[in-house]
Amino acid sequence: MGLAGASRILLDITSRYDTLRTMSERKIALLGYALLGLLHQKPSSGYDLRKIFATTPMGGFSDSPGAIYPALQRLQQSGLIRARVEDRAGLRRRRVFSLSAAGVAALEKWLAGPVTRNDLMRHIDDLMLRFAFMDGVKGQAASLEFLKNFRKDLSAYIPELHGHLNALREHMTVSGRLALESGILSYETLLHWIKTSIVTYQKIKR
Amino acid sequence: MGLAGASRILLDITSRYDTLRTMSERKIALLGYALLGLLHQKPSSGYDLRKIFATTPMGGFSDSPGAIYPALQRLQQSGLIRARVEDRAGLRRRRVFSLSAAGVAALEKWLAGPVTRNDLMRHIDDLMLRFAFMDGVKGQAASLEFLKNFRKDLSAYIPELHGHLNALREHMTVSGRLALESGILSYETLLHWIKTSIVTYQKIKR
DNA sequence: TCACCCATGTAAAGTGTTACATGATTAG
DNA sequence: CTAATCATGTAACACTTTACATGGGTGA
Repeated sequence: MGLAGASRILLDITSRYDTLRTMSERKIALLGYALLGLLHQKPSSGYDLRKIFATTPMGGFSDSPGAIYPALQRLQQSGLIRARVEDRAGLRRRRVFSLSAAGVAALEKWLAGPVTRNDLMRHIDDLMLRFAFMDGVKGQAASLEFLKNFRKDLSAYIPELHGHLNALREHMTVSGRLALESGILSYETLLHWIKTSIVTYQKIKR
Repeated sequence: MGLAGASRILLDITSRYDTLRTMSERKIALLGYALLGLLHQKPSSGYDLRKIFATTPMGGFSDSPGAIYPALQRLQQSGLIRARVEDRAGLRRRRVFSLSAAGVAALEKWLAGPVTRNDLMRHIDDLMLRFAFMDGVKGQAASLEFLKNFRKDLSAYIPELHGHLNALREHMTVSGRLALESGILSYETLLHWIKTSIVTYQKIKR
C-alpha cells in the first residue's frame, strides 16, 4: 500500500470520530452484554456470574467483583434487568437478577447488528460472544444467517491481510513477520470454522 | 468439574486480588508497551504511530489521538521516552519521540517476563506483542526460548479446555458449543504455529 | 477558496483494575 | 475458634472512547 492509501485510511477514521454522534440510548459495554446473555439463559446472582467467568473459558471477562457488581447496577438502572432478593435461612441474602422485556430487546438488538469491518479487525471477541448467545435468543436460523455474513466479510478481509504481509515482509524482523503470520493464520482458521459450522446448521435443518 | 473445583478456583482468584500488591514502579498498559516497542524500532511522532495503528494489522490498538497522545505523555513523565521537537519549514512542528535508557530497560523487562497461565487465558495478545518485538530487542535466541516456554504452557492448557467442553457439552446450545470449539481450535492453531516457528528459528541457527 | 493533508492536543464520561471491607454459616 | 464458603459491595486510580478544538500547508 502506498502512502496515499495510508493517509486515506487515517482520514476516514478521523472523520468517523468526528461524525459518529451516538444516539440517545446509552451504550452498553461488552461485559454488559455478556451478563445480559447469561441472565437470559438463567436468572443468576452476581456471585453465580463471577463463578462462570472464573471457571469456564467465557471470553476472558474478569471475574472481579469490582467489574461485575457495578455492571449489574448499571444494567438495573437502565431498566434492562431486575433483582429479586432471596432471603434464605442460613446463608446470606442473595440478589438474583433476571432480564426485563427491555433487557431482552437490548440483547436482541445487539445480536441483530451487522458484522462490520471494524468488528473483524478489532472485536472478533464481540462477534464470537454474539454468536454464542444467538441460538438461545434468536434461534438457529439467525445463527446460520450470522455465519453467512461472517463468512462473506472474512473472505474479503483475508486477502487484504496477505497484501499487508507481502508489503511489509522485507522490513520486518523474523519474530515480527511470524507474529503477523500468526494473526493471518488465526483468521484463516476462523474462516474454516465458519464454513464447517454452516454445514453443521444445514445438516440440522434437513 | 465438580462444585468444589469451581469454588477452589474462585477462591484462588479472590486471594490473588488480595495479595498481589504491585510495587513502586507504575504499571504500563499494553498500549504503552506497543509504543515503546515501535519507538525502539524507529523514533517517531504521535502521528506516525497513529498511522501504524490505522493502516497495519497491529494488534488492534486504537489509533485515536485521545489514546495515543496521553499515553506518550505518561511514558515521557515516567522518563521512558524523550521528545525532540522538529521545526521544519513548511509543515507544522512535530514531536519525535525516542526511547531513553530507562525505556529500553522497561521494554526488556517486559519481554523477559514469564508466560503465565493468566496470559494464556486472557491476554494472548500481550504474548504475541511481546514476541513481535522480541527479535529486535533481545535477539533471536530469546525469541526461540520464548516460543519453547509458550509451547510448554499451551500444551498443558489445551487438554483442560477439552475437559471443559466435554463437561459442558450437554448443557449448551449449538451456537454456544460451536463458539467454545472455535476458541479451542484457535488455541490448537496457535500451538501448531509455535511448533513451526520453533523449526524456523532452528533452521536459521544452523 | 475549498478540500484535503499533516500534526497535536484536551475534556468529559464511562469502564476496568486493584485493593479493601463486611457479614453469615458450616466443617473441622 | 478458625478456615473456608457463600455473598455483596465500595473507593481510588488508570485507561479508553468519543467528541471537540486548533493550526499550517498544498493543489485544483
